[in-house]
Amino acid sequence: MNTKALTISRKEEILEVSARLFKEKGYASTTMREIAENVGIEAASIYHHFKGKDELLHEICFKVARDYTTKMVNIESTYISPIDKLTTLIRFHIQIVFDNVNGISVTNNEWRHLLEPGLSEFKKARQTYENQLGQIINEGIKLGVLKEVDSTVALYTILSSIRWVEAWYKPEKDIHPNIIENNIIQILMNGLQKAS
Amino acid sequence: MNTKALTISRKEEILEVSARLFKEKGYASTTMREIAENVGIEAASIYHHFKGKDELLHEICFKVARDYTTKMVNIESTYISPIDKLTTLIRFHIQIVFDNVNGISVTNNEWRHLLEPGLSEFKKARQTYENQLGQIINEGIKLGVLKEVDSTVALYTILSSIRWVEAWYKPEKDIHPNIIENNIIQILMNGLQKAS
DNA sequence: CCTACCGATCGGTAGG
DNA sequence: CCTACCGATCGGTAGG
Repeated sequence: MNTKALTISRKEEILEVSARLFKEKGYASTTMREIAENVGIEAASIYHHFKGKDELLHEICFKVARDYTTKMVNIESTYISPIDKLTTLIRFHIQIVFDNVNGISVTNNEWRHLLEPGLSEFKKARQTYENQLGQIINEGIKLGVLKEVDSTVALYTILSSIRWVEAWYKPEKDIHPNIIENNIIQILMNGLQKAS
Repeated sequence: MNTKALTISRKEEILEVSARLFKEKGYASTTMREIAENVGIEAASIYHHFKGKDELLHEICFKVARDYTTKMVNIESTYISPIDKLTTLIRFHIQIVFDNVNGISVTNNEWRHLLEPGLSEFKKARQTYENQLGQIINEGIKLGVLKEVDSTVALYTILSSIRWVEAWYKPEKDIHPNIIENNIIQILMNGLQKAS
């Protein structure tokens, strides 16, 4: 019987524990011994699955980066309006936070500990993503469907609002993800859209 | 001749260097030897001015916390409308970022490395600040001057947008602080205010 | 503010 | 996946 689909591999388990601990204590303050202890193995055993501590961070951050890039490529290839593109991206961006709170948190807060050449690659991917989002905003302004705001400020106001949901969202707080999503969309899009 | 007002004390110099390095590399990854080297003294000499590394972080974070608390107390004691309170606080919040980029960045990103009892004190102060800002938003909704959004989501959308200006603002980018301030105000307040 | 130094901890390796 | 271990580094101290 194939149990691969049902059980989580040790490698994935190490990654999940790492993401949780990196989020709680930060990358630099988390030790290989702590990760091992939380998995239930010895520190040396982690090195059978990963080259080193830096590879753990790399895997976490680049999984998130790939998710964003994939979604952006998909959106870019459609012919929907800038408003719909923006709304879709914001919704996706928020959903990804709920799907992978630890991974997003680590990516937001610990990416600078990535080693080269990963660090440069990560920064480049993020820059590309931000440029593309900026383009959508500029298009919206040019078409007259968005207010004539500074597109850089608009870009980072959107990104900050959604990137940092991770920092305050607590499942026990009893705000449903849908409510968060709808309200952020409402506030940002009302703030940006031109009254018609 | 009194040169105190003109020269920066060694103690302040150590704090400024610490804030810069904590921002660049993170608290845990910054060593006392690095701080000392950037000041131009030996590591052991820092201990003449500060009890330890943790005190450096404490001083940085609590200076920022005091700034916020002071401003909130001042605003609370006025009788201006919720809209004006919000606008004033947002403007202040953004200005403080430009005044003290390193300190704000360290406070945003490294506060969790504070030691007890400082950690609890810091979290309590932040919670109080957020509650008061939330109250202003609730008041605005009740008075019918703000849209009926979820006040928690509105609170953190505002806070994220302004807290993280620090993360993307670069003086060389040539966007004037005033433009950033006006645009964020425009986006957030247009998104939140009820059309009259 | 410096020289000299220490105890603890950490990432990682050898070898099985 | 474990036992045994190492070299390096770090925060901090003693004493001047």
